Amino acid sequence: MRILVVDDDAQILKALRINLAARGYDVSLARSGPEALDVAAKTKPELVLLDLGLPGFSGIQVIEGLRGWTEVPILVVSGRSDSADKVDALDAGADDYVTKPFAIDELLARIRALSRRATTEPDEPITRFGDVVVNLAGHTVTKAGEAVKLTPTEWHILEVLVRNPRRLVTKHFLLTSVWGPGYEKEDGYLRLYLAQLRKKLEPEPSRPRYLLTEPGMGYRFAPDAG
Amino acid sequence: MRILVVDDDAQILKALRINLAARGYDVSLARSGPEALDVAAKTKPELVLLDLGLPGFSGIQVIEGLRGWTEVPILVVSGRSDSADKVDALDAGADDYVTKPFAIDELLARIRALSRRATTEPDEPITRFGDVVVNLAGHTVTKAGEAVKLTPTEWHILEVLVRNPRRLVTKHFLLTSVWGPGYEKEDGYLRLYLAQLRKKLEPEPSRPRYLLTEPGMGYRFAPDAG
DNA sequence: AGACGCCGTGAGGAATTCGTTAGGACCGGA
DNA sequence: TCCGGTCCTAACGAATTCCTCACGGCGTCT
Repeated sequence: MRILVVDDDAQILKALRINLAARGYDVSLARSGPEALDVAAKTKPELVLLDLGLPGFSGIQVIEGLRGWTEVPILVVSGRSDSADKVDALDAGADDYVTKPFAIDELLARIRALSRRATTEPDEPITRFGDVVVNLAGHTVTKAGEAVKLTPTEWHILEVLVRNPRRLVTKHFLLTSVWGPGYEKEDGYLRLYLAQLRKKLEPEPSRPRYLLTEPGMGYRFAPDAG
Repeated sequence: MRILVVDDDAQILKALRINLAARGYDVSLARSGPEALDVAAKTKPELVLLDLGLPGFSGIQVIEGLRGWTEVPILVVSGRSDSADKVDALDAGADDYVTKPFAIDELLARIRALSRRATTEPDEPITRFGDVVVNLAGHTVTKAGEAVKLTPTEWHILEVLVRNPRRLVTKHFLLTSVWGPGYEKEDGYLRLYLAQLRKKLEPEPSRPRYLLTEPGMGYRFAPDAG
């Protein structure tokens, strides 16, 4: 059983890792929000233990980022005992909320209670870059957990690029894929729609990190540029 | 959504009933352990709110009694904040544990979090959205508890959408599923029947929350938009 | 420097698509 | 025959999307 532990306090991280490993759990670690999303996508944990007090990244954002593509049980650990904080975290998609200081026995019991309900549903294949999640099967795109609306043409171009990660996709190939044969000369279309995709998906649309231009040749999708 | 509240304190019972009813929950009450098991068997609640401090009957026994035949989510409310009590209750099969005194907002948020994961009976594949319940096996649809009459075509479209939750269903796929091959161009049909479905099922037919349009591409059923 | 090709950006009208309404064709049952 | 229900056709504004056009930046070649 894989558990992802997210905390910025190295001491707590260590204590949890030892305690959980001793109970037979397979523990992954993350020290920040972005790292948590990244590790979660890679290791596909069956439960997430999340400290809300992360520096520079709201814990709610982590919850929403996870909920954009997975229903993994999330147990929030927080120093804040304020009722509003609990409500926000639970409504964002967390499954349980424990305040520090906590008894390790109770935490383990809550982990057992949550993992009892763990559904081992087969997750759909997804592609992640930055805070964007693309689900090709379900035709959904989310950015920081929120749905992104794409027009048919935008989606079609994104799909071709995502299906050819790290590879150069020529203008000719893109044009014929989306508009069919006979549109080989209309590369103004590509400039237009690539700009729209970047505006909707890139962190800095004027300086693309994932949807790159190869001058004179075409475009390239770079998933792991972050 | 039916909730069974088990408590021996008449005052707390009344307060919870009023608060839950105000949120649209359908509340059943029980004042003792045996009564709780009895009422649960009769009303088949979708969530149980259980006070551990019942006279003459251990709360653990109630949990075990329920777990003998149902997996309904159990939220324990208790005056005891001792770690061992929590571990016992959770390991007996409870899903969450809140100590008194508690904030009503937090309790409601935890109820929402638990009911999100409410498992539907394996025999009857049931889909819920808003106050609508779709029983795919039984070909029945209810809204706010009352039966909704659907024409064969309406049902067929709803079935395709519900069987592909959160996924985009293209116009082409819908048309060929319902009318067979050769009707790919007749997307006026879809506009017509989607409008009828929305009129019968959506809380605000003119502003759909569950049966969504993806302009240019097709339609999407979003179960958890509420 | 100047010309040229290529790319990014913005604005605005054309074209398509969607939601809605109304009404006729068809069919089985009373 | 009449009637209720269902399916389909047709048409209209409204919203959305697509495309045209124009302009400016940047690098390369003459």
